[in-house]
Amino acid sequence: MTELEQQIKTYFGVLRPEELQNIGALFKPSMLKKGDFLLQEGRRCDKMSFIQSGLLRIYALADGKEITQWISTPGYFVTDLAGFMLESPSRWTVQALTDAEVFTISRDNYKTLTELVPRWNELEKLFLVKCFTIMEDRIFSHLSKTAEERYQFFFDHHREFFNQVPLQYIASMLGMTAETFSRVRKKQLP
Amino acid sequence: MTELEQQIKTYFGVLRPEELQNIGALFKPSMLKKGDFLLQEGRRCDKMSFIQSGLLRIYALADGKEITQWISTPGYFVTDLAGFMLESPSRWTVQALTDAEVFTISRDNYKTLTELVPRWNELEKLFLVKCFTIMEDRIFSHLSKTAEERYQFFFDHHREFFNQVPLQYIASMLGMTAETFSRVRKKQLP
DNA sequence: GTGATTTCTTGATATTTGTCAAGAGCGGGG
DNA sequence: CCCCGCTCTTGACAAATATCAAGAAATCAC
Repeated sequence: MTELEQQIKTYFGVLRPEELQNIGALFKPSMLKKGDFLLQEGRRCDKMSFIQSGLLRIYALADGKEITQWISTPGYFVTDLAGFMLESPSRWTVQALTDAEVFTISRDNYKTLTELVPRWNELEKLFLVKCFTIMEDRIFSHLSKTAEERYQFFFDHHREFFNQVPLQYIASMLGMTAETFSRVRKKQLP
Repeated sequence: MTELEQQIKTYFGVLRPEELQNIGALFKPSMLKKGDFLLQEGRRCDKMSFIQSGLLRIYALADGKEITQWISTPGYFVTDLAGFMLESPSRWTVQALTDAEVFTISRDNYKTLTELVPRWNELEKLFLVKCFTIMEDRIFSHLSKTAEERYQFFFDHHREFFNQVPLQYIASMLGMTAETFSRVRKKQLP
């Protein structure tokens, strides 16, 4: 079992060995150098990538500023879901924050998953529902929490980010400036 | 073709008449009085409802305050997606803001849709991707826009809400207080 | 190592938004 | 028709957050 297969297994739960192998074969490995772009806002988005190692930042421009929407870490998929699934232009730019190793599946190959893995539709559905739910929670946190509370919550649940990612990007994805982030952080440290 | 069938057709695009009829038969009509609850936070969520008429508010408590997550209008579905799809407790309370008429499908009936409508999986997927995308946009608006800009955007795209819905709920779902909403609104009116 | 970049922190200040309190408007029930 | 409850607005003020500018700290290339 390759590493990718292991990861996919972790991700989608129980899969038979031959299913895993079939899925794994549809992904192509590639290396990204720090700063490389995996996706660019406005361009086509024909692929989805599984992150084996490295960190990728998802962002878009608003009023000339880069707004970080999320930072993707190993073990997760990254794409513009709407672009990939609906063949619309990508709304996000995805750039490597570090050197990274990804496994990429094309839209065409993705479409064959249903044939290879009978319960793919079910797995995909659970995946989408999970994605949606995470977004619901994030919105709710913006409706009900202060910057400080959002910081605290994120810190409690994603402490691993803090050593690896430039803090300014975390600030942006939590909806505050780097300065506010720094002050909130200082208050919370001791 | 019943009204529900018409609506479902609008919603999911081209469907054959017999498919439509099959789908329609799975939904049960019911009437809600203003103030009635369709769903309650923490309880089971075994159903999804299509809104024929009326307005429903989706909210949850945070620090004792009701945070309005969304207001659902005729032509759309309402449920706690995670609760319905994953059989987890509902995270939202759904209450009728006006008398309302809904068509409700149970989880069990929902599961039979795949048999009745061959391309249901495809339609469901598009539905979920759309939901996800809307959420992405909403988050981005919180990361990149001021309260005033969020108001303006919402006003431009959902003017119909403003005559029908208590403004305090719109304020909450845009992530501001009723007072701020009122001031922003005044500034924008002339 | 050392200098050059980039990132992070800090301070001063401005702006935005929230809170509290009061009053105005409005609609429904008797 | 009038009162009551609910919603919306307004004002005064407080708190949170942003902005701008500068310096400190960390990181990177050589």
